[in-house]
Amino acid sequence: MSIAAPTVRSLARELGLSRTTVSDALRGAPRVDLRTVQRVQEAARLAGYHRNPLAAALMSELRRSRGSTFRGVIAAIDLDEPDRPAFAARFHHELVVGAAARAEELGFKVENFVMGRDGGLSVPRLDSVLQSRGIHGVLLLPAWYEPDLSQLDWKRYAGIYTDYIIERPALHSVSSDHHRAMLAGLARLAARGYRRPGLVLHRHNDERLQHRWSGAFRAFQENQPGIEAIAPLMSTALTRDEFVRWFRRFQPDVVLCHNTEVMEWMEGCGAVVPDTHGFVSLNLVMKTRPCAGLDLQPHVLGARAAELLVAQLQRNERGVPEWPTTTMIPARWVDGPSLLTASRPLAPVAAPVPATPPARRRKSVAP
Amino acid sequence: MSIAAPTVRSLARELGLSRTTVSDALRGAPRVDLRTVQRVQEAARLAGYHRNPLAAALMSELRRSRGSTFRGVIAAIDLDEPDRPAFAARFHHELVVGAAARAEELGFKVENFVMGRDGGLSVPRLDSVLQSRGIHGVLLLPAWYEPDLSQLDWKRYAGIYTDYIIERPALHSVSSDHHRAMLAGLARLAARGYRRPGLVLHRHNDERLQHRWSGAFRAFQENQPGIEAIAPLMSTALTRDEFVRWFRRFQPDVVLCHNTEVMEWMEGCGAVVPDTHGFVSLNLVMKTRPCAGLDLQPHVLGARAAELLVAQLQRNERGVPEWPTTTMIPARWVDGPSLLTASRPLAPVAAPVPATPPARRRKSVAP
DNA sequence: TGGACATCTCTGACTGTCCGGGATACCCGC
DNA sequence: GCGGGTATCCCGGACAGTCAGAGATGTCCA
Repeated sequence: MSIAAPTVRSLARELGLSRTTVSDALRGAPRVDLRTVQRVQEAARLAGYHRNPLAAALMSELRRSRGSTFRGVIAAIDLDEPDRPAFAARFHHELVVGAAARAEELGFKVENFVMGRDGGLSVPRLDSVLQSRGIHGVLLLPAWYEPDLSQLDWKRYAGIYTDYIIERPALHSVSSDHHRAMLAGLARLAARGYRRPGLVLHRHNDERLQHRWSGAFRAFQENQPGIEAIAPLMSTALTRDEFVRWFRRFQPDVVLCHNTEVMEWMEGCGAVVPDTHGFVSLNLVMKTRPCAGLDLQPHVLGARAAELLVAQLQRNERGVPEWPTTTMIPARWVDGPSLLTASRPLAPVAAPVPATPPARRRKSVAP
Repeated sequence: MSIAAPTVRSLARELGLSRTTVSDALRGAPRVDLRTVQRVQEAARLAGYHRNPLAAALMSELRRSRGSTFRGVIAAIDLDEPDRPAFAARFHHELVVGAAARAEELGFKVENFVMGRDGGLSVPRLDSVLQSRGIHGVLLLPAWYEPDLSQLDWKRYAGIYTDYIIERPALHSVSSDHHRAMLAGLARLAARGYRRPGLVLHRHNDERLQHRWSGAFRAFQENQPGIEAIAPLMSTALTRDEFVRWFRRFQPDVVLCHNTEVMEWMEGCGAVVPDTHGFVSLNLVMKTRPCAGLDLQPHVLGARAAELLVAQLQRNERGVPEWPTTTMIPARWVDGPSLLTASRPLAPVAAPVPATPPARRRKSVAP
């Protein structure tokens, strides 16, 4: 056994060849004579040579990207969807900012593209633009309806979808961990004394997430002792009337919902947030007034997506993966004025909402 | 903008310094004069310099362990847990095989280590073994109870846990997508005409997975029209009696469970699998006789874990991540003789199980 | 003035890859 | 037989960031 591990150079000296020939021979490059290839590989085997994967990866990247590209560009692709909710723009923006920052750390740049009918690119147009720009990394931003990008010539691209897996095509994806976020949020509420959590969702939103919100909610209700189960309000187009009926009927002591306007509806029923009833936002980028809730961390989502994409590009992997995976990003709990603090726990069961008409909405006191 | 990305060498030329001084200054080494450090870092910022993480990782390895060079080894670490179920060994084996295969493609090798009391390594011992072997990649195999590895000196290692996130420490993890697998499986059953799916779980198992099995099951029950909801049987130690009581009471037409022995219990009640009742295994590595079910694809899980770990090593990222993420692997549906095929759909509601003692179990007909 | 010491910077060596080019052999037409 | 073209095989140079040790310069005190 030699003291030092064998290298291409030590093998080359032994065999009377140059390091390049040895390197090429070990990878079976056709430029090297077949007998030489065999001789080198046999010698490498005998010497117990193992290529240093880090050096191999570094040099490959270094040589390949010489001159041709600056360093690497990633395309962030947004779909122009007319009836997408307005708040999505903020989520997308933060996501792209996170992706761009992480990409830059890794030596890549992010550029934005918009697909769609009005002024956006068509699929064939996008294909040719990406090709002519020499872009191979594609970051697909969340779409409100399931998009179809199967017509893109995917064998040329590495792609990541920033939502749950889509099937057309089935790429790797990055998403918030809604299940875990819901469980963790409910556990916090339980620890603060809330006993009747109520969930209000748009049906389409829950379906998009494969019922992860409602599934986790029900699992918590079933498994957490001391919690009184309330049927979630699954709405197709949430109205004040619908909410008020549900709120009066089930009397939750804390409401979890995307729409922060709901707090005003609760107050319209006589509730005082946070004194008598709590509220938790399921996605704080949608909030219209200060409240507690879940920060789904779009910047972390974008950063992780960029990371995965860069890793694929560095491995020179293109096309649709054999087994598409979803990477889940934890949500961050944010405290706010819509919940009582831990030091002032509620009574075990919150005061019931009066069935009588609403008291006037509380205004902030003038100075 | 400059054509080529700046390097330590180009910065050094610009500043009239040597590459080493620049390199040291960028990392704030105390050997360099403080004013020089500031000058270099300012120039780097202006030039838009970013260290190549791959090169940094390579050189750090090379210089630190001069001679016996780093050759890319990943440690697969198993915990010696006496009361872990026996089937786990098969799951672990397939997982490690998948990880080893993918690691080899990427130029890395996987070696096995066992931690625990009897003959296994203690945490400090593992630490010193890994350190002396120059191993920086750690693949933690699933544990039955939540392990505590926070005593390992994580700033030296990149680690991936092959299960849902653990908190001690909170590393990135790779896991089966139980939620999605359950929904997809139930959808298949519904398409084949099953209307009363029943779920049987060990409580500990569902808790380990943060109620993802039962959460998805309930979500499906609530949202799929035409499905009759049956309460899952959550058991602490499943017995035949307990199962039979539940089976007689709720009369499911198909049972989803980890334990394939349940099929015999069903047959003991007079059911004929698959003619009158179906069965689906929730983890086919546990099956004791042929049946339909979910292949949780441990080899894909291992492969993806290896991929993520290698990516971290190539980026020279060590230590506990700021935001731990979970990567979910899809399960594969496998048909088998415990379900009727799609071409022979069941009647909308399966025949009820007779409350009278069982008919004799059907044997295969002799030729 | 010489030596000990402290502070700061530089040189050398290290990994595997890929492109351009050099060396050699061979073929073909004139 | 010879010039020119082509095919085959191999080599040299350049590249990334790091670290130990060596070199250069300055300071202090006997």
